[in-house]
Amino acid sequence: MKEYKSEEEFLKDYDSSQFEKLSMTSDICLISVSDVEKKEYRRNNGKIMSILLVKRDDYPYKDRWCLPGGFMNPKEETLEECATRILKRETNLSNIYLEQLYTFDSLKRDPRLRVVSCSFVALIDKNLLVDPINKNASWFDVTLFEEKNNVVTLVLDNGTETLKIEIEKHLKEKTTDRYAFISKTNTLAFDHDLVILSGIERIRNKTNYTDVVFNMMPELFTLGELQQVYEVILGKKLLDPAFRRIIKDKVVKTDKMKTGEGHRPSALFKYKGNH
Amino acid sequence: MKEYKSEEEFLKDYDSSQFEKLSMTSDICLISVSDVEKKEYRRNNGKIMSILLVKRDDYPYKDRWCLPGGFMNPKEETLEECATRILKRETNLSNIYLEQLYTFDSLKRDPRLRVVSCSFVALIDKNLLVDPINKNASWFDVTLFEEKNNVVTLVLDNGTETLKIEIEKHLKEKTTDRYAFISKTNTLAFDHDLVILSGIERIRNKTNYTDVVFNMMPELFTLGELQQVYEVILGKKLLDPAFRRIIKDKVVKTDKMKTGEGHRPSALFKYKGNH
DNA sequence: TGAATAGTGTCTGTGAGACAATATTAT
DNA sequence: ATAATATTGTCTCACAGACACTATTCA
Repeated sequence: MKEYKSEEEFLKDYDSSQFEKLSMTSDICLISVSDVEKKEYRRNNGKIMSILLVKRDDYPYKDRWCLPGGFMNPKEETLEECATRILKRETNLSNIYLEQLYTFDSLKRDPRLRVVSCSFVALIDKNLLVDPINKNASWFDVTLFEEKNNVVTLVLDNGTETLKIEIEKHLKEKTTDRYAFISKTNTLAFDHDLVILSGIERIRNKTNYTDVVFNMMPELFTLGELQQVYEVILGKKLLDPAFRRIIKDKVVKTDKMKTGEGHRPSALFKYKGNH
Repeated sequence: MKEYKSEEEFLKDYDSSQFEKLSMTSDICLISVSDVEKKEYRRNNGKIMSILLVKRDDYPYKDRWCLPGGFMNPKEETLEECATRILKRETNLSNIYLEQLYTFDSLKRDPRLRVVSCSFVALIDKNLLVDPINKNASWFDVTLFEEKNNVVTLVLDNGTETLKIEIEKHLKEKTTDRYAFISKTNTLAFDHDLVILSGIERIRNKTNYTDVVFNMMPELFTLGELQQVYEVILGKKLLDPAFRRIIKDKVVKTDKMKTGEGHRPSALFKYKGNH
């Protein structure tokens, strides 16, 4: 083997084709919260979690729903930049909360060839989406059922179509809370059902010890609305006084009120990111 | 553009070279805990965190220390399998606790070409390492100082050599606890200093709500030893009664004792992974 | 006996959970 | 008045933090 005197000399001579190569994609689980349609005026039906899916118009998995994503260009962009580019394409928005989630890389996840997917979770306030989004894209409301024998069921509904996903969770080791996910259904393209479940669980966990939830809130909101978003993400009801104790220091009351809802108006608050 | 009738037909015709490709590595932050040498018999000097580093014998970064790692073979193995293979090579052990950490992919992290690194954290009980490990590898004791102006200092010492690493932490967004790490020193090869800090922080966080720590414990241990390991990972002293309350349900007392330490013997416990 | 660690008892303050009460608007 | 949500008060119980005390071995 040839001996090199310096790093520059080595780099000049380096044969970049000596290793097997592969392609990578960035795939994004974009989460938001939608209002449940009101059946009667004055009654608030709460909120529901939503995620953005895109219908594939090409093989593989033609005509299947999947997460927005795309191939990363190794010469020019990082995985996060790639994800940002895709989010811009799908939502026409920049400055979206974006966090790396997990790298999925099973050998046959893409039937064409080895493709490693770096997944991200993104959060958005849906009210910012004024323009119609990409015509292949659609928001699906998400309902999550935790069941007995280690099976989680996700029901996705975009008003026209209902998708059901079942995922088995196996504890990987007895010392942690890590699970191996196995998709029982084969509803979405690739392994994107696993990405969605990981994404939801990540945000759910972070909701307990960070302020991520505010990335799904508009500038001004009532504490009732904020509480509903927490409840949707955490998947459980919260008691009013306890909730207000917790977020007391995270928000600032403004002098504006939300009125005309058929009952007592509520004060509008904004997020206090500084202290 | 050609139209395909079926997925099989498409796959047959698929040109896998149409996308730019890249290489990936798995890099592992292997963490353990070592006994601090006793200055005097009867006195227990506690424990210290240790990580395994390997001296590079080739360009780039020739003669620099780095984490054990290596190129993943896209045809045959997943990133986790690659990490397992490397751990086996370096420690001669299988069945090591291994968890995916983060995918590092800045454009110039490897001066040769675009290499994306999927990093892992691994935990081990150092007592299991009977055979001499790989001659290029060495355990470094880790001391971590959290300083004022967002700078973390890591001091690594293997008895012969002392490495100092300074990393700036910038809060990425006001709603979370996520930080951008920027290395101030350039002590280790690649961006492995960032991987080490991420790894330590991951294990530190998980220690608060899981049992990961037991992956660094031998079969039998005293509660004093266990407490010292918790203290080393968490970077703070714990009060005895509080600690015992917390781990009470995680361990089982055996009828064996640890004696001959120059003071009162203590009961040996083992991890209770079932209940 | 004294040094060292092992192991336990108990008080106190904080904070989450639970329930109850009051307030304010629109029908 | 009544329906609906907004907002606040307060009690209790669990539990972490803190400190003190007892126990046991070996130099």
